[in-house]
Amino acid sequence: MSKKQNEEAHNGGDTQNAEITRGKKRKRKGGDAGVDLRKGAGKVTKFDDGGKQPIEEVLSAVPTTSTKTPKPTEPKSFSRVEEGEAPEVEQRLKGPRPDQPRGKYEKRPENVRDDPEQQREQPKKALSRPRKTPNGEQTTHRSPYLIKKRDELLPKRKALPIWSQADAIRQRLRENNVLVLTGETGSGKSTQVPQFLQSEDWCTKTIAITQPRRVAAISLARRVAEEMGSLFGAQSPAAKVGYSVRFDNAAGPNTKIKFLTEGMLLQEMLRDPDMKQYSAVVVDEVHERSVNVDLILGFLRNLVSRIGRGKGVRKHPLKVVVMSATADVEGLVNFFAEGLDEDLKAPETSGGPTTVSQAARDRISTCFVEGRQFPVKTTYLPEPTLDWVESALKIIFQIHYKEPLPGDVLVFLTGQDKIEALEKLVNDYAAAMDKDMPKLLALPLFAALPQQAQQRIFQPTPYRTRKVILATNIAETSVTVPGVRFVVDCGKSKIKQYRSNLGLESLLAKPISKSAAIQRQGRAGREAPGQCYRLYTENDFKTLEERTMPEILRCDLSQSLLTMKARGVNDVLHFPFLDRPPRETLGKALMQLFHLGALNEDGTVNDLGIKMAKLPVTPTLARIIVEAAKPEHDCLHDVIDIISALSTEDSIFFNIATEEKRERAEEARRNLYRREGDHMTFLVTVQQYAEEQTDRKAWCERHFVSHRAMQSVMNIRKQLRQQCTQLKLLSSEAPTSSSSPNTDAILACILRGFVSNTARLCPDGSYKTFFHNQLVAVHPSSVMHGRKIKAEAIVFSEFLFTNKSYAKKVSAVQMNWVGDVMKEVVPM
DNA sequence: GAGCACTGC
Repeated sequence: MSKKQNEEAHNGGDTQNAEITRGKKRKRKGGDAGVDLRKGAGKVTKFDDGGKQPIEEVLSAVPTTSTKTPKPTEPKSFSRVEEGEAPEVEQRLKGPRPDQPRGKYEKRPENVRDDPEQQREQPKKALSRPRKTPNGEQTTHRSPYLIKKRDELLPKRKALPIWSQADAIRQRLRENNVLVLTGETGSGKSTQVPQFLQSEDWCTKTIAITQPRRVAAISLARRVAEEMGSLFGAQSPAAKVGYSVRFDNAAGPNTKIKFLTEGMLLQEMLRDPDMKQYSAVVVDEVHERSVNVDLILGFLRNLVSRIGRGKGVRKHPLKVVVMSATADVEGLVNFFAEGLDEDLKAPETSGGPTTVSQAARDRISTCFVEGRQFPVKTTYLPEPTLDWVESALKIIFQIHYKEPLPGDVLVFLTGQDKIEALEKLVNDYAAAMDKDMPKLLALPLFAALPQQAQQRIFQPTPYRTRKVILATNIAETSVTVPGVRFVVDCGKSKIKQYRSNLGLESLLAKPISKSAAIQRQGRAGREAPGQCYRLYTENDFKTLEERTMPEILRCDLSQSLLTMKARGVNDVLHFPFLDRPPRETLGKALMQLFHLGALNEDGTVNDLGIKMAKLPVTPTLARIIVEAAKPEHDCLHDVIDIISALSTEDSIFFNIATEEKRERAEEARRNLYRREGDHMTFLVTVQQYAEEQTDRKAWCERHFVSHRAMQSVMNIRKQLRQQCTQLKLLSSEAPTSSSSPNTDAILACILRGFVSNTARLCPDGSYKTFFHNQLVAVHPSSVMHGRKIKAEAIVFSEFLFTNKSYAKKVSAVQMNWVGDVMKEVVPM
């Protein structure tokens, strides 16, 4: 079996590529879309549960009667433009109240990931009105506008399911220090719980509330400020509500409620391990189980149990609220109760068999709040399909022909390739539809899509049109698509898996979990009763894993372990993990940190490691930064430029679709490319971009460079310069002279971080890694790809497995340099 | 000459 086939078998017969090609051919050959679709329509008819019209009939002769309900659809989006709430808040509340239509803000595309520039602007806009008080005073939360807004919002708050539980929640937190709150979608927990708590006697300081995503943190802060009739952000010292996300800290001295991203709270924990500035920490969206949330929960468990033992320095004990949408209450209660139990045990017995005492369990409060969600009818495929792109296509048209407007369709697919394939098919077949039919508008949605294209899903639907949103996982949690009544779920998603034995990550399409399937299904019932079509059988559903494997079990842990070590958790093997990662993964991460020089012989963290932990990059990149600051290299400014380019998520040199354009791009980029490799190419690109003072956007267009990526690079560069100055690695934030870069020094530093990512040239022209003797190919996106004269050795900063092992972001190095670094790392 | 889901400091 070839590697490729092996992968496919692994993915559960994922043969879409072949199928798509076939579809394209058919289209070319036949020309008549309707005819083609009928050929393979057998499967879909079985979807019909009530003797409804099979798709082939629908498509071959569309009687106008089959479109019975489509009354001239008033463009629904206009009809709802009256009242409402900020979309991001809706997004958090997960599910509109039946009595409240979605509002005008809903059309604003803010719940798609914003770029940092935009995010900085938003709070200012929100503040501009109250600031303009007649007497021009530096306004306060007493502004009439704010008060009016607050009073307007109060009835809506009272209508939330969680409102009636306010007293119960307060009471339980008076009794105990930990509360596990399960709130279904639409319960209002994220906005209300901090407000319920802020007037409590024990609440003398700030309440922190964490969110997995930046947009959520900012928009929730804005919403809660409105509800409280307060300003928000750092602009006014009077603001009671603030937020803190990367690149944007907007918390003032009087901030009572502070929304922050999980990563930000972890960074704060490094500086203030006892969390002295907080009276309570609310951890929201725990069910998403990000690595960061698992770390936070572990730290908090240690903190509450230590304080429970009476060793805390606080006047009031820290209160912890853990909020989750799904009901793994038992697990969370046991987790915290176990911590209280361990306080009573001798240290050596901790981590032993986990029988949790009832006394400890009684000290953890629980609370359940129902949500608001419309019923969703679920239909399964009667038998499995190998080609769910085609199945999805049929279902889309079946819905379109059978179901009245309004009601958009949301299709969950695995990735960009499938989305684009299906988009084309939908457009092709839609073009062949009867003219009397309402139109279909296919809209792709994935993170790599440019902002503007993403925002199209929020634009009003044109007259007599049904939107079909073709989305990745992004629509499962991060983006709420309005207007959806039908969900089509392919049952798969791409999952990142870390292979600790090889030290590389791979991305494979795998079956989703039951909880993810339910989450997807729920997307159909947010505005009205909906329907969900699963492109797999009911039996398949039963065999799915109960829940998605937490990220901490599938990723490289070196960064997490460094954070733990830097926060004083030395014995990471006995850290209270909600799910304990495999021992090999932990061991591998410890070895890596040791090789990077962040740990002492005995495994304790050293000064270097503490510095590395405070830098917002992976330990490897942090090590390179620290190395570059050494006087013998003295190239930190240049290295920061390169690291900024390496750590931005979207690629600077984007891919170009057409052959002809590609040639022009290569030509335009030629003066940026460096023969030393990709890292020096990044350096030149960043520096030339930074030097461009007049029109950076035009510069990017001229050089076929992504402007969005470069803006992000500049943000990271600025932050790294600041932090390196604070850590005394850098004497001034701006480089003093602009001498030409010292390539050898820079590559030596990169080598120090990426020792294990090195390969030597073999006689047959291939590369094999020094450590594992594994064959790697230079990725075609590298400037080093296809060189006639090959370097004797390479270092690469990405190692990717798809159908073979690829080295991405590659630089040429000399054999003896690698030897020198290896001697330092693994002394013989 | 390949192809990358989604977050976050």
